[in-house]
Amino acid sequence: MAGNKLREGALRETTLRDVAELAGVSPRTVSNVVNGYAKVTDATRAKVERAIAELGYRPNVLARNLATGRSGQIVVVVPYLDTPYFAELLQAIIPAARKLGYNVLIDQTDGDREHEGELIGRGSRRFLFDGMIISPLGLAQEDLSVRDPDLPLVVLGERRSDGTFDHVGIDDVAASTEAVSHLIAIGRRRIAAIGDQPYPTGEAAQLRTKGFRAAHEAAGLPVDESLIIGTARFNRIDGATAMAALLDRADPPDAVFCYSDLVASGAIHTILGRGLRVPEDVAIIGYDDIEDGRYSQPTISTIQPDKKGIAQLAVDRLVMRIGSGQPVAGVELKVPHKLIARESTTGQKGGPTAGVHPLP
Amino acid sequence: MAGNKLREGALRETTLRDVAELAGVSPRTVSNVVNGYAKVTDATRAKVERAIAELGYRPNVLARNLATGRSGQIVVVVPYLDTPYFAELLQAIIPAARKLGYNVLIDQTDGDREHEGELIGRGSRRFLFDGMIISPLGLAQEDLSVRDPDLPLVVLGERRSDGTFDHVGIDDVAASTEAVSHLIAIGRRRIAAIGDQPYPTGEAAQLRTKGFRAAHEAAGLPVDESLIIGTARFNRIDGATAMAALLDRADPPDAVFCYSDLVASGAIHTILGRGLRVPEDVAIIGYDDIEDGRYSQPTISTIQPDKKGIAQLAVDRLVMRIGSGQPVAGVELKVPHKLIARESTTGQKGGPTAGVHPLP
DNA sequence: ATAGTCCTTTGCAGCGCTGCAATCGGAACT
DNA sequence: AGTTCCGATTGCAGCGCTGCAAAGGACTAT
Repeated sequence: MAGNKLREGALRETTLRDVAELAGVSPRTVSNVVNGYAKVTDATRAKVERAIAELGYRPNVLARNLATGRSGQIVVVVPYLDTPYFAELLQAIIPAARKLGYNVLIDQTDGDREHEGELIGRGSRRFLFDGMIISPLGLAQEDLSVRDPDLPLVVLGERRSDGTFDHVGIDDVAASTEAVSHLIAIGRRRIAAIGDQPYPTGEAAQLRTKGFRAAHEAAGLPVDESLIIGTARFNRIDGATAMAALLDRADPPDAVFCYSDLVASGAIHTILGRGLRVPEDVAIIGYDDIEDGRYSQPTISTIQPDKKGIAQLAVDRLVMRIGSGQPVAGVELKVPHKLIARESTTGQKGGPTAGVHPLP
Repeated sequence: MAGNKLREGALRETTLRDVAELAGVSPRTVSNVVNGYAKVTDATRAKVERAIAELGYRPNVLARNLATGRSGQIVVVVPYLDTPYFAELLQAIIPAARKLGYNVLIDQTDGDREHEGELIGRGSRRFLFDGMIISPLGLAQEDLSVRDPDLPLVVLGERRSDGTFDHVGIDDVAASTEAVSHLIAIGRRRIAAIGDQPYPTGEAAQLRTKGFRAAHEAAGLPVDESLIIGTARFNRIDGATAMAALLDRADPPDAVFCYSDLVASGAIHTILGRGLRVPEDVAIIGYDDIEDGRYSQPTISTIQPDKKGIAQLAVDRLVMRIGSGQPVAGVELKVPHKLIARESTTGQKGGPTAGVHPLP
């Protein structure tokens, strides 16, 4: 008389043993059938399957987990769920994982370093997932190295692999350079950047700033350091606030490279709110290609990372890591990106996104 | 020699038994300490805790799950993760669940009836969660009744409880009525509605249509049936397309009640794209109060459901259901909502959302 | 007819924990 | 000193499944 207490009166859940009894075989054989293991005669299989159907048997995943020491779950850790970029990424990750037989747990950390650190550390929740895909915000590069070494890990975004985990992302410097070069190509000369984060956890931002400088250099333009505006996050509100500060200057910029589409959206909000025009007065380019950007007014030029590619690659690598009992050398994986020019820089309706517009 | 195979050479994970041995107590006592159970002497507790720290013990959740028959997880099922409304809702549900000791699994179904049906059915994944919060889209009212009766269930959105699960939502008819009454109050008389779904799974939409009619009736206005436009989903693209059709008419509307903020966003996109003004030519009101609406140009008037309230209530009820071994009678729970008038109806900057604008 | 081979099926033990009920030991009481 | 009582601690058995290795059975080769 032990183990879990069943709801009073409720029927006991059917077990492997019950099926075995009805089918007249051993429990182990039922297990073999259920898992498609080994060689099982067609006749035996049929018998067992009939019994399974008759009893409405479903394997107890909890018991299987304990016996195998695997949970069949992976966890995806993002800073914010309601940030469209992460939502869109998750949207892609879930089916990719499901296809490989994994369930997806989701965690949001609010970019909190401690919370993120706990997750990659050796906490008790570790048993709940076989591997982790994390998009760190609060964790600096070095924090990533202090972690449960047995945790198969794939990192998204702008960290570098320290050789013990894989890193999947786009080439941020190249992408940022393209974005700013595009602004230069349309004739802008006083270009601002919104989103810099010149501190250890701001590596993502710093790579974009690097691209910002590279594009200037390539065009032989000087960088006005005072036009590089830092923000704590990549939100609309940050973009709106920073843009206001820029417009308050005696010499406002004629173009802005925003480190996310949300920042761009906030910036545009401020510009239009002051009666100025985008892109005539200030051209704007964002980053991430979230859906909003295709519908905002004006539509937002942006850098489009291959999100499905990121999701697929991240899941594939992670599952590979989980499968191989051994430690696997960490790799840097680059996924393609594209510059999408929309109204906020070209001023033209249509263009590359024409197909998106349902206008008759 | 059985059970799970450990990574070659890797140390075996510490178990309760190891701790017990080092502390010189029985495993059961260690368990008691870990779980804060029963009475344990301070001395014993201290001894055990020291041993736990020394060995770096962490309880094996998988084993606990099997022994207790509970997974400590709840699953939240939404149609689309990248729909801001659901993302924002999840953002609120996760911490609420975490606070009560539950992990959150997330599933998206693309509104697919079969997929949703599988989830509430008695599949094998059932063991992975103790309860479910679902926002059904593909499932009609009657489908909800065909389900694993042992699954504690809370339904969000616009279904009615059949008495075996709880339902949490706002009063959609009242909210819709308010929205349309607001349009009438600002002087509009030819009001369209975008988003109707006159078929079994479209209950959400139908309630809004009901409110649309109610507001007209209350104001003594006739309803022009041809101004009620159906859409398959509540997306930007649906809003944009429907709006285009409305504007193509000889007698276009002077206001539109959109069944979601995304629909509103799409509609506005179309209107502005044609050189018309919002709200001067067409006033727009949406539904859901997603963040985008506070930053779009113009900002979007909307119905604001108390999302945190929904999340909290849903989790509380679910956990209560899980806790009580008995079946609990299902309840209808209404959460407050608010009409938020923004520029897309008032034409005025600021207003109720002024605080959101960081303009100096 | 006997030994050898190969493939299917089985038994055992245990994954690490918890529910239950019994036990133990000291304090309080007679 | 003996008994009762009560709280702290323990032992047992088992949750339902799988890894491993051995047993069993049919068939072929000698």
